[in-house]
Parts: sequence; C-alpha cells; structure tokens
Amino acid sequence: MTPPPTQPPTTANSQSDSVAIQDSAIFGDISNLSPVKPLKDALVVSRFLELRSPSPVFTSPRVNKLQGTTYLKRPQCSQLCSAESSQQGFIAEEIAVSSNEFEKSNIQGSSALAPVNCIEKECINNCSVQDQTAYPSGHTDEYLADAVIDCANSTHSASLSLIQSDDVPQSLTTCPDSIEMVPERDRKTNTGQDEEKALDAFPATTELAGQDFEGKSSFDINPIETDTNHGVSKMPPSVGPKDDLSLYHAFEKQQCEILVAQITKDLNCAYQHLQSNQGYEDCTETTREDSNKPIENMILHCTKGKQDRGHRRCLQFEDAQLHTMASSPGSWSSSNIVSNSKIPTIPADTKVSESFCVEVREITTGGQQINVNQPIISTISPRNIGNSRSTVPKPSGIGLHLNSIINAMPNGCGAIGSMKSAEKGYRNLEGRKLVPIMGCHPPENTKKSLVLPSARERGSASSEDGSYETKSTVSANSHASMSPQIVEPSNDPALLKQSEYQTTPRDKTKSTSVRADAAEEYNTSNPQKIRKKALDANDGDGCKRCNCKKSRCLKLYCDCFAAGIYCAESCACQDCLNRPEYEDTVFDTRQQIESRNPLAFAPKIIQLITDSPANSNGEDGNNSTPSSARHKRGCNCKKSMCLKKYCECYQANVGCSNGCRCEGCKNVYGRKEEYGMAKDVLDQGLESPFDEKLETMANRDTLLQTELYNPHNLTPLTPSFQFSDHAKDASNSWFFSRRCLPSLESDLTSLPSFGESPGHAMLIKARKEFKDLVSWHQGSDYSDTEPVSGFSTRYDGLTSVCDHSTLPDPPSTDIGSSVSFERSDWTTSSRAQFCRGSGHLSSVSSLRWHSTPITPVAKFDGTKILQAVDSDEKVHYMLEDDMPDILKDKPTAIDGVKVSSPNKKRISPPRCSSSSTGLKSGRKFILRSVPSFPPLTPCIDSKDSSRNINDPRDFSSKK
DNA sequence: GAGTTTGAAACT
DNA sequence: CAGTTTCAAACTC
Repeated sequence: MTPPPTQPPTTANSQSDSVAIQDSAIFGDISNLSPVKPLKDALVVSRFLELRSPSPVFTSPRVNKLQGTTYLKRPQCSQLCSAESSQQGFIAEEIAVSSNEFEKSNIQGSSALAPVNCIEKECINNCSVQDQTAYPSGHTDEYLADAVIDCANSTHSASLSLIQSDDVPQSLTTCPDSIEMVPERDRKTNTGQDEEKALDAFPATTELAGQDFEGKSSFDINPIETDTNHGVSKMPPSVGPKDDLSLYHAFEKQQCEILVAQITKDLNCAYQHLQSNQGYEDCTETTREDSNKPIENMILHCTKGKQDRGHRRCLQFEDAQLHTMASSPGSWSSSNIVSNSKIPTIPADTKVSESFCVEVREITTGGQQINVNQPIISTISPRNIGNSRSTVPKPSGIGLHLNSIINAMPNGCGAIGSMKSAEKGYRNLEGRKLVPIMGCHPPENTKKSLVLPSARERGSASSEDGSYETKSTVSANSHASMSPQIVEPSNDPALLKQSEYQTTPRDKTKSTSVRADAAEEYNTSNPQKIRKKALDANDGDGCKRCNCKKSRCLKLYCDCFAAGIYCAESCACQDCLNRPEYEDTVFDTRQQIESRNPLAFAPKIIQLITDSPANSNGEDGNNSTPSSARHKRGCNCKKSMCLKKYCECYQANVGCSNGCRCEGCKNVYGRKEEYGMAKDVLDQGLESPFDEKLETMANRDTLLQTELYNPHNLTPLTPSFQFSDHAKDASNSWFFSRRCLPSLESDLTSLPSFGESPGHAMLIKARKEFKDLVSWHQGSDYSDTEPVSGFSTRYDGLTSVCDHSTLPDPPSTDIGSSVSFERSDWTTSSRAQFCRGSGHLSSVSSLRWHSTPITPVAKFDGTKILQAVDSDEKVHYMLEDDMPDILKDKPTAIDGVKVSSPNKKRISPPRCSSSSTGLKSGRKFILRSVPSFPPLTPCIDSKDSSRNINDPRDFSSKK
C-alpha cells in the first residue's frame, strides 16, 4: 500500500486525479508523438476521451493502485504478469524519468508527462511489454499510419479501443458495445481471474511483444525483451505475491538496470520515451485493475497479436478522434461532452458513436473529468478537427458544440441564433427549436438558416447530418440542463424539415438558383399548412413566425426581419427573401431601412426599475404602478385602449409612457398618465439629497435610451464603442452591457478604473455617440431631462467593464460563454444580415463579465426588458432589447428569470453579437467553460466578438 | 379557415 | 411633419 519510493513528485499530482492519470497514461504517449505528427494529436485526444470516461469508475481504485506501489499489487496480480510487469515497469519508470525532460521539451509536455509519470509509478505489471507490442512505438510513423487506416474502420476500432484501452474495464462497464467487440476470450479472462489463463496469455504477450519490437523497431530491444521474458518466466514463481518485497524489488532493479542500459544504448531517447509511456499506460491500467483486468488486457493483446496492435492503434486513433473532437477547435469536446451527455438520440449508426456517447456521459457526470478535459484541451491542437469524418460523426464536431452552445445560449429561445460563419457570414446556427420561455421569434429564425460553421469547417458532409442532429439534441439538452424552461421539440417535424433545408442551403457554394428554388419551394409549398403550423407553433412555443405575403419579409412588418433574423421554415411567409440565400438582399434592405431610420432595428423597450422589481416589471401583470419599462417610441393606439396586443406597449408588457400618443389608455401595465407621475417621483428622488445614485439612475435612463438604440447589435445605430479590448465583438460587449447594466454601485466602483481602462478613449467616443443618440430620440420621455452626466456614470460602469475586458480570459466563464454564445447565434443570423457590429459598448465584453456580478438580475425575457439591478436593489434600470429573445442571451444563469413575453412578437432587433471570428475564440471558451460548468458551457462561442467592431455601418447608419 | 380590426410601417 | 397607404398581426366569428 505504500507508494513506491521511486515516484517522482510530478506523478503525485497526476495521481491525485485519477482521471488525469488515466488520460495521461495514454495521452502522454500520444501527446509526445503529436508534436511530431498531427495525427498523433488526434490520437491523443481520442484516447484521452476514452480514458476519461472510465476514470470516474476507477478513480478510487486507481488511485489506490497508483499510490500503492507495485508491490502491493503484484501479489494481487497474477504472478507472472506482476513479476514481469514490475520489472519492465520499473525499467520503464527509469527510462521515463530520464526521458521526462525530453518529453517536457515536447509541446504537450507536461500533460503528457504527468500521466506518464503516474503510470510509471503504478506500472509494475508486464503490461508495458504488451503496450509496446501494441504500439510499435518505435515507429511513430507506422503508428500514425495505422491509426489513420484504422480510422476508416472507425467503428470497429473504436469499439476495440474502448475495450482495450487501459481503462478497459471501465470502458467495458460503460460501453456495452465495446464489450461486444471484445473477443470472448477476453471476456473470459475478464470474468475469470484464473491465474492459469493469465499465465497462458502472458507468455504469448511477451512473445508478441518481442516480435513487435523485432519486427517494427530497428532498435535492439530484443535483448531486453528476452531478458524480460526470461525474467518473467523466472519471476513468476519467485515473485509471488508472498515474496519478500525487498528481494523482489532488488531483482527488479537489477533487471531494470540491465534493460535500461541496453535500451538506452540502442534506443533513441524519443523512441524510448514513447515506448515507455505507452507501456506504462497499459501497465498502469492493468496494474490498477485487479489482477484480472490487467490480465485481460494482456490477453487481448497477446491473443490478437499484431492484429491487436492494429486494433489498439485503431482504438487509440478513435480515442484520438474523440479527443480530437474535444480538442478540436471546438475544443468543443468539452462542450460536446456536456451536450452529449444529455443527448437523447445519437444519430450515429455506428456503435462507436454510441459507445462514445456513453463514455462522454460518464465523463460529464464525473466531476473530475471535467478537469481532465482542460488539460487535454490545452495539449490538443485544434487542427485535429480535420481529421476524419469518422471522428467527426458522433461526437461532434465543432459544429455540434457550437450548435449546442448556441442553442443553449438562447435559453429562452431555444432557437437558433444565426451565426455568422467565420468566413462569411452568416449562417444561422441551428438550434434546435427550443421553445423559448418567452416569445421568441428568434427560435424560429434560427431554424432556418442554421449552418454550422463548424460543419463547414469540418468539411465532412457525411457527418453533417449526424452532427446536425446531434447538435440539436445537444443544444436542447444543454438548454434543458440550463434552463428547465426550454423545451425541446426534438420530434418537431419542422425541425426535421429544417435540418433538411439547412443542410442543403448551408453551403453557399451551392448554386444560388438551387437555393432559391429550394427556398421558394419551401416558401410556396403549402403556405397554409405552414402558416397554420406557424400559428400553432406560436401558441405552443410562444415563438413567433412571420406570415408575410407581400413584403417578402424584407420590411419591418416582418417580425423576423425586424428582429434581424432569417425567416425559419416554420414561417408561413411567401416569397420570402429573408433567407440566408438572399443574404445580400436582406442586408441591403436593412441598410435602406436604417438609412431612413437608424433606430428602426433598435430595441423598443427600455425599463427603469424601482425598488420593487416586481412592480417594475411589466411582466408583473399587474401593474397598478407604472412600471419603469417603457416603449421607446410609445404606442399610438386609438381604439384598443392599449389593452390588446395591437398595442406594442401592451404587447411588451410595459406600461405606456408620455411618449405614447394613445387615446384612452388603459394599459394594465401602466397608463400613460401614471407613468408621468412615476417619473415625477423619480425626479423628486433625484432632487432629494438622498442619493446621487438616484440621479445617476435617472441619468441612466438616458443612457438606457441610448442603449436602446444601440441594442441591436445589428443596428449600427447604437453608438458603438468599439472596444478593441477584446477580440470579442462589440456586440457581445454591448449585449452584456445592455443586459447587465452596471449598478450604480458598480458604476461608482468602476469609476476609478475608468481612466485606466484601455477602452477609455472608446468610452469617450461612445459617450459622444450616446449623446447624439439621445438627442435623436428626444421624442422619448427619457431623453429629455436626463443630463449628459448620466452618460458618464454609465460609462463609468462601462469603463469598469472595459477594464475587465482586458482580462486575459474573459470568456471562460460559463455565463460568459453562454452569453457569447447567444450572441453568436444572433450574430450568425443577424450579423450578416443585420448586425453591424456595433461594438457599442466596447465594454460589453467586459460587462458581461462584470456585469453578471454587478447586476444581480437581468431579465432577458422575451419581454425584451432588461433590468439592471443595483446591488442596493433600490433602483434598477433596464434596457430593453428589442432584440429577439433568441438574440438576447439569456444567460442560463439568468434563466431563472422569467422570460416570457406575452407577445411573442418580435421583441427586439437582433444584436449582432457574434462574429465569425469569434468562432475560434468561442471554441476556446467552450473548452474552458465546459470544465467549469458543463451545462453552461455550450455557450461558447465568442465568435461574434469581432464582427461588430468591424462593421462600419454602426456609425454610418446612425447618422 | 375566412374575414375583420388594428396599428405599425412605408410611402407621399 | 402630417396624411395616406400598405402590411401583417391580432382578433372575431
């Protein structure tokens, strides 16, 4: 039970984390290789995944094993195996130790090494030999090649890999499929722990190992092996579990030394290192396992002989694939994992996929596993993605992750945000149609043009379908996890349709004519049915779908267009041009509209919240007291008395304001007159010495308005602060800022930082722009009185945000990811279309980080009203987003907040958040985020981040 | 499902 | 800016 004396300090760490150990074992080897060749990376990744999944199961045992010296185990293990393994393991250890530095030099270095070390410690068993055999370590090239080949057989290899993996036992437990793949013999060995069997197998393995070395490695390993074999043969009897440890140890040492000497001579350091690592890995695994399991592993290798190698390689490869997925730009792996865990259905035909999924689930479940991911991610290079379709399929591709994330992001909307592909544009990510809590048309929109950026990147068409579904499911799952509210209509035929539709249209490469036809078909086919469907959907989901007949969905009449999103399949519109295929048209039209009215796509509702948030919310329903939320422009109702949805104020669940020109207003959420009174109250409050805060709040109103204008990412209107700070696009930042307006306190606190913030200049600029905006909106109630100073306060907050933005890794947080993700959705869709990236609040990105903490509550309901809650809770200002719910991020965290907008009608114009560029970064986010919060992770992507900034329109359109 | 009502958007 | 027309959602039957 005592830990082996030889254990290096480094190993200790790895050991602590059982998962890490496992991963490391395999991973380490691969990682080492990876630097040399890309394939390796993939391998490493995949392997890593496999290991992880099992890790949770074995955690305790492994740890024990690891900690426990080989000695302890030996007794347990079958004699032969233990003896030999111990020897080789020992040797391996030394080699590994010597090679450690060498490994460090490698890119992957530490991660790989750590595992290796751990393994070394653990490894006492002969497994090392087998491993070596399994991995013709000597020839990385071969190995890689094999791996590649195996990829073709992905399914098979995968299953095998799972089984054979070091963690095999775990994998077996987890993955039935994999178990099936395992030969009966293996099973027998597994079930039966008979020493005899083990012994029989063992010799075979040793021989095989020897052959392997001879055959594949030019190195003189033979002598060593011979020795080992010899030793092994001898050892078993001598080394029995009962043997004196000291003697045994000494014996090992001798042999080890001999072996080491020979090996060192012949082997290249790198080569040695690799072998040792693999060997260790296997050994560790076997050693960890009860004698039975190790034996199994050995048997597998032995029985299969070289073929096993292939399998193993394949296995590794698959593992690698899995890992790859994880590592893939998406790094998604993490996200995928999360999503997958919940994914109900896996498209995959292949068993492998299933098994993979299973493992993934486990992984997700395991708390530690997450941690493991991170390291992996770091080690893995994104490029892996490209690997093969085989890899892509199931788990995922980036696309999946993205989707999932995206979907997740919109919590409310579930739908997809449209994402702008990194390259061009904008594609909608498909999200699954989650039913948004609030009314979100966005979801609908999202459907339409969902294109997985990743999918493209991946380039594997085959995978698309599967990936697509997976995505959707994942996203849905993620959503579910995140917010119960979201419902996934996985069965929804519309979705299916979408998928089909999307698949084709996704590629812009397609001839436009084809797209157009498809679109037309789509549009024209059974418009009634569609319409009805849409209507139904609205009822059920609360999501809106347009039904435009004459406007071609290129006017503000169209809710989708107004929201800055593409029409979805579910829409019943006719001759719709608001589709990705007509991106240019949409964009142009949008520009025209903005040219006429820069605020056309700006959010319409702003909210000022007072102490009682409940009241303030338009949602309250009641609203005897005029809620702070108000329609930007106000309604013009004459007959409906603001008691029907004809009234935009009512629709948005906000009270009417002075800006309204309604007649006979009876708005339940607040009458026009009442609003005036309320406003007066506020003013009084301001006057009272009571607080500057109140004043600032008032000012905020102004700010809010300004923001309103900004709100859309899409719209250029909003004064964008382009914060270069972050790569993140302004939209994101904007979004955050909007949603989470910094509380007064926050603002105050932030003030100091203001000057220093990198975006300071930007802020100033922004202020200026805000001013302009305000003036622009004079009509609105808010604008009039508010002194400019308001801006300053707000900006201060922003500033602070900016400072935050500077933070090295903003997106890592779940929230952030989620937010970003939503944005991305939006972005995709809108960006191309609508989003202009405004970086409005450069701070945005930073805001998002800070904002969360700062603003306790953000309501992103469909209502479109944004609340900013001060820590004090005294006053809250909310910005309303006109942005579609989807667009609005509902950070999962926020989900708690009720989102529904009764109207379901277009709430706000989409914000452009994500930019294609963000994808990469977003992926990063995902990876990071995943570990911390699996559910949230999906969000990911910050892809949006950059796009707004670049968008010139923002400013131009404003004026 | 068809028709009406309503008010925003678009146009002049 | 005001008035008119167009449009699509909301609503009614």
